[in-house]
Amino acid sequence: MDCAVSQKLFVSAQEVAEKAGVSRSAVSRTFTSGASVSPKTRQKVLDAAEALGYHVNHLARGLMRNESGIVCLIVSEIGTPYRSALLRALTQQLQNSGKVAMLINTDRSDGSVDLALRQAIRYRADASVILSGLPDKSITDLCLKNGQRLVLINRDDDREGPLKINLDDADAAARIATAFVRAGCRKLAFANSQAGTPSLMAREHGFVAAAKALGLDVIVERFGHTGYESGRVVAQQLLTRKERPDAVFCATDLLACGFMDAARHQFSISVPDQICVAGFDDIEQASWSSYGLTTFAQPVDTIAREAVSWLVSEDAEPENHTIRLHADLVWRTSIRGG
Amino acid sequence: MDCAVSQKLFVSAQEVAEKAGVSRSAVSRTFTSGASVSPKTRQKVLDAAEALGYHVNHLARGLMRNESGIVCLIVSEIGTPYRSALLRALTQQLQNSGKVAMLINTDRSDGSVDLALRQAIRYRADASVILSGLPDKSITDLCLKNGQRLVLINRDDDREGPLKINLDDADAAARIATAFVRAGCRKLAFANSQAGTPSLMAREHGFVAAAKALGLDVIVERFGHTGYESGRVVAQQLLTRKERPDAVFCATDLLACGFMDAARHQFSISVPDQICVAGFDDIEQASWSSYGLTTFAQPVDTIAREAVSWLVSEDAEPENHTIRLHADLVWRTSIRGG
DNA sequence: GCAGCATTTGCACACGCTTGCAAAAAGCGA
DNA sequence: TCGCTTTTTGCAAGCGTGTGCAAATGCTGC
Repeated sequence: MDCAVSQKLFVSAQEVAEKAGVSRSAVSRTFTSGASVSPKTRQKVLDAAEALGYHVNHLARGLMRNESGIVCLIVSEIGTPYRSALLRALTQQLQNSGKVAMLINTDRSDGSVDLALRQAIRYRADASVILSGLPDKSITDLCLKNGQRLVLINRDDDREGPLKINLDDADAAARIATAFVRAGCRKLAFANSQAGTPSLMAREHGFVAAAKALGLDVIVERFGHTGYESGRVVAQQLLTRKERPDAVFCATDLLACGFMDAARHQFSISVPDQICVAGFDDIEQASWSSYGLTTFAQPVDTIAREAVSWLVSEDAEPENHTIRLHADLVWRTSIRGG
Repeated sequence: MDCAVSQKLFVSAQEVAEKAGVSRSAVSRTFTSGASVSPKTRQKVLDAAEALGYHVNHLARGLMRNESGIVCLIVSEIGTPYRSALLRALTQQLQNSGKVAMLINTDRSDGSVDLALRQAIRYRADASVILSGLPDKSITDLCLKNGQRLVLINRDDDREGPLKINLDDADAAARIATAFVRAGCRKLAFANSQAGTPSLMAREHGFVAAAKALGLDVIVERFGHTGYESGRVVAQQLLTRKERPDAVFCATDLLACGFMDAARHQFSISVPDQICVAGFDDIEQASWSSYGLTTFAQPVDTIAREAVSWLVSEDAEPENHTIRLHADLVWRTSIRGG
């Protein structure tokens, strides 16, 4: 009962073995799936382990097996609705697969990211999932060089090895373009951030191309990060033009929320009567009745499932290294008709 | 260059030692702060390590030192704005302190939580931070029993040992009560979830008590989880009463957003003209101009700083084991006057 | 009871690292 | 140069585990 005195915190397999009256190998084998152990000794070991509160030391196990069971999640802007939703799904799936998630925050652009990643390598993480928008090649290089499996989500990369999970951004952009036209819109605009990540650019280029195919031009405006505030600024830029657009496709829902708020409260422009708005991600706020934002749903659960199932699969090299998922259009009230 | 063939992925201290022409102890000491190594050999080791791409194996180090450097973050509802903001701050601080974060998702109420936690114990995490609302005693017990330091955020617990970080919930509730009264409100209500976590209940009881001191009654309504949808439901319950309240304090911002949306769009009640609303947490959405929610700011950065600085401190037992932080009132437009 | 076989068990080594200890080297005053 | 002290270095033991190998055990059919 006197915890302050006891120095030895954890019980080792040795002690369990002694209590159970077997060899240490027996207890090791009991906790190793697929090892040869008779049901009788197995039970003796389990009882002793339970009584002593034994937990296999995964540091030691990882050392022996050369496989730590750690998966490293590299993510920026954790506080953002889309990112945190994806994070939630990923940790969920990893836990279901018996893996454990190590979280690396890449918000700071100074050396601390590199430092954190090195930290993860030191723990011999088996794999990394990158859901950071940062196009920092050195990060992915470091992961690959250290023998980790790598999953890139919504990120372009021409290297061999990593699994890439992307959406049909360009196709989605084309679908929303026709939706705008069908709603009677003629003066299209695209609101983007300056982040310039591949998926954002794919949406932009897809939208411009689809509009051109429909015989329409697109006003493109970019500003700052992909956040609410940037949406407001872009609204400022778009809504003060002599020829005001009547439909805006925003690269993310956060941009769209900022845009809608500015349009309504600052410029007293009605959505969707005077201007139609669409977003991308389907964050929770898009469904809030202040917005009712028509948007494309990121299939976060599917993304997480695909990522994890590849990470835990036996063969590291499936034939197809890139998965393209479909983004469903969620129709709400920010576009006329429908 | 042929990576597919090479089996040996990581270089060991042994190899670095050979390349540098020193003993293995020398390279170990080079990477151990406070060890005795001459600048000359130190440099030789660093050069060799750089050339070979050596990274200290923290699994092995943790095994020796009986200290893994891993801090386990136990969190439910990761996708929620407040939680993800706190998570962001915590990972940031941990990285700054050279620790590494292991993320445990406790959303599923089945055995998977317990499983994941055991997983963390197997990695010999030095500490756990619990930012889960769930009052699951068995989790905290397991952490403490395995010699981890424990930080409980916005959670009540009468045990000795863990560091508890709380806000002045009751005091904040009293402040908002007087603000309501000063705005001319007389029929107060409190919107809560059924989660019944200590901090939520402290806000409720503090509000009711403060109102009573001001000679006013409070209608209390509780429903579901602390989310947007619950806010809408509570609005349904409060705004269909014969005697409609003219001020509502919501236990969280998410509840408040749901409440405001229902009030405005479903009941066509104007905020703040016909009803004043306040929230708690100061999530990003509270500042969006569709809401302009007057609310109390959770000092997430301070919380994270306090938590981490205690975790990394030398002496495990400071005199005062509970920190009570102040929640600043952020005044916006959901209450008249100001 | 015994040969023949499949299964279980224990021994011992390895994994990559830290660290106490003693030997070696370096610095220093006379 | 020599004795002394201080710093640096190498040796070797150990951290808690997995696993190949050989010995031991159990089982089957005669």
